[in-house]
Amino acid sequence: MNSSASTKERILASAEALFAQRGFEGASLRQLTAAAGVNLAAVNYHFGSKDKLVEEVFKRRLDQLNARRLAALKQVMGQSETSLEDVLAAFIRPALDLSHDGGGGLFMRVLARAFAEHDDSLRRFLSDNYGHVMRQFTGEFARLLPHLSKEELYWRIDLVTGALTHAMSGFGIIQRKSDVSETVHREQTAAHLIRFSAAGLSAP
Amino acid sequence: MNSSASTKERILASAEALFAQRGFEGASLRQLTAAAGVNLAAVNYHFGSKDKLVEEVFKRRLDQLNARRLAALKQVMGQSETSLEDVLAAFIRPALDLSHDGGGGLFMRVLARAFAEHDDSLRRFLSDNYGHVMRQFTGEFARLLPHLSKEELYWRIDLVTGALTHAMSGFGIIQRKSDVSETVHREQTAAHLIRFSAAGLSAP
DNA sequence: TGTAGTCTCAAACGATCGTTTGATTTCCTG
DNA sequence: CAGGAAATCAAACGATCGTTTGAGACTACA
Repeated sequence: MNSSASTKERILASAEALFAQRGFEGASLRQLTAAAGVNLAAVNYHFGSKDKLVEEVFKRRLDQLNARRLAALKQVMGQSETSLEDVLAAFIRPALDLSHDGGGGLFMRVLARAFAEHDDSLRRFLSDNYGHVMRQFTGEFARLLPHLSKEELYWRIDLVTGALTHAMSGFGIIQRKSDVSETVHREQTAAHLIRFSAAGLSAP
Repeated sequence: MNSSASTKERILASAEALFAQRGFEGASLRQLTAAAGVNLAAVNYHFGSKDKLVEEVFKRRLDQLNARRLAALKQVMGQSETSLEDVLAAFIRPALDLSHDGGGGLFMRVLARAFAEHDDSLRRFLSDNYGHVMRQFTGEFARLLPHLSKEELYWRIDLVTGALTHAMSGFGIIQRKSDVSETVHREQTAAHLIRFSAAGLSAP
C-alpha cells in the first residue's frame, strides 16, 4: 500500500476497497489492516471502533458527492435556460465520476450495499447528509415538470435514483467491454441514464 | 413460530426473514434456529451448511417469481394485441406481489441485498435461474420497440430492473402511509413503475 | 413388540471476530 | 538534547461464529 500516506488515510483507502468487495461484516479488521500495512490496533486507536470507521468511509465520499452535485447544479442554473437533461446530468454525472476517480472507485458498491442493508440509522445518516442536496434537485425538477403532483414527482425521482444506483453498482447485465475505456463506458452510462430518466420523468 | 410446519420449512421461513433483516452474514444460525424453534444442528442436518441454506432460500422464491412472470407474460401474449404497458406489468407485478404474500414478504429485501453483495457465483446463479425468463421478456420488448438497437434495449431493461429493485427494497424516500393498505400501496407502486418504465423504454 | 432408520438434542470444537492492554518506539517541542 | 505526547506494536481478552459429535427420542414397518 501507499506507504507515504498517513496511517489514517491508508486505513480509509483499504477499508473502502474491502467493504466494497466483502461487505461491512464480511471484511474483518485483520484483513483490512493487513492490506493497509498497519497494525490491527490502529483502527480502534484512530477511529474508536469499526462502526465509526464505516461512518467515516461514508462521510468522506458523500461530502465529495454532495459538493460536486451542488457545484454542477449551480453551474447549470447559471445558464440562460436549463433543460431537464442538464439538471439530470448534474445529478447523475458526479455520482458516476465518483465511482471512477479519487482512488475510491469502489465506493459506489459500498453505497449500493448500504442501500440494501436497509437499517434505520443508516437511513437517518443518509437523510442528514443527502437531504438538503436532494431538496435542491427536487425543487428544480418540480420547476421543470410543473404538471406533476408532488407525490408523482417524488416517486419518479426515487425511481431515477434506483436506476442510477443499480447502474453504478455495476451488477446489471451491461458489462464494460474490454475494448471500451473506463472513461468512454462511463460517458455511455451517463448518456443512457440521462435519456432514460428524462423520458421517465416526463411521462404524461 | 408455526409449530405445525416441518422443521425444514420453519428454518426456511425464519431464514428468509432474518436474512432480510440482518443480511446473510449478520444473521447467525443461532438466532435463526432460535426464532424457528428448532435445534441449532438442524440446519446442518437438513441443508448441509449455511451456504446451502442461503441457496435454498433463493431458489424457492426465484422459482415462484419465474413461474409467475412467465404465466403473466403468456396471458398477455394471448391477447389480440399487446401493449408495452402490459408486458411491463407482467414483468413488474409478480415481483411486487412476491414481496407481499406467501409469508415470504421480506424476500425482495434479500434479493436487493444479494444484488449488492455482487459476487460472481451469485451472478451465475441468478443468470442460470433468470436467464430464460429475461430472454423471453427481452424478445417481447424488442418486438414492441423495434427502433431500439440491441445495446440500447439492454441498457434500458437494465435500468428498469434497477428502478424495480430499488422500489421493491423499500429503501427509497417513498414510504407507505399508515392510512394506505399494503395492497393499495403495492398497486400504486406498480402503476408508478409501469408508467415511468414505459416512458423510459420508449424514449426517442 | 422389536428393530432399523430418521430426526432431535445438548455439548463441545476450533476458528475468527472486535476490542483492550501495556510496553515500546517515534515525533515534536521547549 | 531532554522529556512528554502521539503513535505503533505484539499479545491476549471474551464473545460469537459455523460445524461436528455422539447419545437419545421418535417413527414406521416386520
